[in-house]
Amino acid sequence: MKFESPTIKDIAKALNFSTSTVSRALRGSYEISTDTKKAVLEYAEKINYRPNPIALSLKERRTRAIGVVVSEIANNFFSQAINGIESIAYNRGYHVIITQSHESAEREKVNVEHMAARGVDGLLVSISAEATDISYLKDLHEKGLPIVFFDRVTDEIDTYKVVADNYLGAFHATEHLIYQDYKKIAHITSSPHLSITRERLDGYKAALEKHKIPFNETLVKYCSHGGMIEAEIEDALTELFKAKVKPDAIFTAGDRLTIVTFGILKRMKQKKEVGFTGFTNTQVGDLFSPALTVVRQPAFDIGQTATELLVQLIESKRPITEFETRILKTSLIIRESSAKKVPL
Amino acid sequence: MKFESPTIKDIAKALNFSTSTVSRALRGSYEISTDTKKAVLEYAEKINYRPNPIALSLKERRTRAIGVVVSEIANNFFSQAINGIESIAYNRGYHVIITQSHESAEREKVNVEHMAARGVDGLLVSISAEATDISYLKDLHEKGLPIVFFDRVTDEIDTYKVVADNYLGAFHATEHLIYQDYKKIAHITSSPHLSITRERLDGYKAALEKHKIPFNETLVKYCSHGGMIEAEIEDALTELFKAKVKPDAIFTAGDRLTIVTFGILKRMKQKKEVGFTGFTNTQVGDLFSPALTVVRQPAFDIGQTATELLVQLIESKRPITEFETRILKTSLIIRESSAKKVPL
DNA sequence: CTGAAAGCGCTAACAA
DNA sequence: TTGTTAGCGCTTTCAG
Repeated sequence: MKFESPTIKDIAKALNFSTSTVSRALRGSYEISTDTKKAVLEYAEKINYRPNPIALSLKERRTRAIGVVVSEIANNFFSQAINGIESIAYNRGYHVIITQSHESAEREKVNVEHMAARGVDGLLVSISAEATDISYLKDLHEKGLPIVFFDRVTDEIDTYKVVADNYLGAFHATEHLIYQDYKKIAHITSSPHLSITRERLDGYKAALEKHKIPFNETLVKYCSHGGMIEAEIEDALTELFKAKVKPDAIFTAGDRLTIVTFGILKRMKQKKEVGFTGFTNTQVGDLFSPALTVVRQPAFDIGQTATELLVQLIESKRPITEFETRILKTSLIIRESSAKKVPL
Repeated sequence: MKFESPTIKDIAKALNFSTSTVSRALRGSYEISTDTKKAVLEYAEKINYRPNPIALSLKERRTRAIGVVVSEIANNFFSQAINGIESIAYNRGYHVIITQSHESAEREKVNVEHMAARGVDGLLVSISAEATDISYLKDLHEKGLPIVFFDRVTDEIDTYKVVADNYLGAFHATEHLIYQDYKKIAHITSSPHLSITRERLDGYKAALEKHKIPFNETLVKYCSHGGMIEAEIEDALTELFKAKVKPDAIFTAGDRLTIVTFGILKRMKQKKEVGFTGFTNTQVGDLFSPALTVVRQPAFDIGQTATELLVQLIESKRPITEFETRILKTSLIIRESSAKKVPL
């Protein structure tokens, strides 16, 4: 089944002009007579002519498309970030191609390379939990493909980055738990490769230190699949509660991680006893039981900012060499799940 | 900033062949000598040659891309459906372009036409709540663009459709509420234009009828923006509870609708008194308070099935004229929110 | 077995 | 003001 659209040629033939005249008329070139323009425009309208963007891309070496790689869209943070991305891209005349890595390094690579080959003008990337080797990204970047990282960033590539203030977000969340009289705060986090993991861990440690609580390595659990594998989290929790130093509170470091951990805790009937807070952008934290204390990232803003920077990169005439990392504030929304510890 | 990839020409020049020889060698044509092939392949590998898909599309009039239009990805049903779509598309060699209408008819049209112009090989569409005029879709379809509808379908276009069994899903949910001794069951639903709205309403009515409960028009509230505008739902609820016949239970007809309604009810402190169930694919219904009784759609399956049918349509040599509508079963997951009515 | 040339839809330098 | 032509990267007749 083919599906044909009218071309410039059709217009030219019908009106007895050359294709170049039609082309120019269509784009309102000043060197075309008003009559011709009018005739062409009218006829084009009549047959519902649409320029073929593929041909345009081939010619102009640009597609006006930007590619996005996230771990998954069924994640409150990313779906909100994507809305931010779209909102900017849309009125800058770009369209957005979304792909999911599902936290798989291989899938991420395939997606990126597909989009690069397909000729996106630039890439918005949030690195997957399992990715360790990002040399393929580095190659593309060195070849001149504009890339902006958001949320999960890397030091290995020098470009714009947009992140939440993970350090402070984690710091405040942890300190909040401390103020609520929790002392043995476990931290469940994602793959240690990720920037967000390190930053949030650092914030957690800093809060402990400030309040003279010794850091205990066994209270930190890494889930290298970022919560995609529920058993991983279940194991982590089991270990935590089997250890001699049992946690009295839990602080989780990612959207999926938070929701899944919360669910497991509830099933384990541990819910009542432990304080709980975590990074998540869920809209329904207040509907949970107990209502969830959360660290919320400015996902929409992050998406918008990253896109603005990317478009800037794409459209800049001369290579940009000075890059900044934008850090946006998180907010701590305090609800029931982190309520003051009840003395035993 | 441009970002250049090696072309066939580069290979030809380096190896002193014509571009056609290189092209043939690359695709392993039988009429090329083994030596030549080997040389070309090796060199291509060495410089990391990738065929330019844009040029290919221009030539072959196909892109191996399928376009998706949903109202929003931050919706459990759609993000799960998209995962189903991707899973099939991916291993059939298609890539997936996702766009969101945000329930806006205009945005939907822009997206569809952009993708059509951009040359997707086919479209997977779930109609937006605000769409009334879909003649532009009809046009494209008549011109030969393969389209499969899923979830929110239309009678106006004859093609494959994949939906959940909305009628039975609504029927069972309503009947369940009736069995729990609720008698005045309100129905909060989306735009009356949508197929899912009609089907679910019919199921609701049928259950009432079966149990000899008179249908009361004032208990049905239409939110034509499908829950995108919270005030709309808030107004609906206020009206319901101000009326002389107050509902003792509520049945909601869509993912977003369900979550938002539940949240508002909770804020209104009406939660305790009314039975509640609704269509939603949330994964965390059991974490809510009260835990949510839900009608769950086989979103992943719907996505997969729709994609299989679309690929079939795209790849079929001769036009297909016999279309079916696949109807997949929903499941009712019973939890606390619909617990038996406490007698006053 | 290999090359020259045309063409997919469009733009732009060059001619007229 | 308009037409001719070449070319973007690739495939594919048609000729050797």
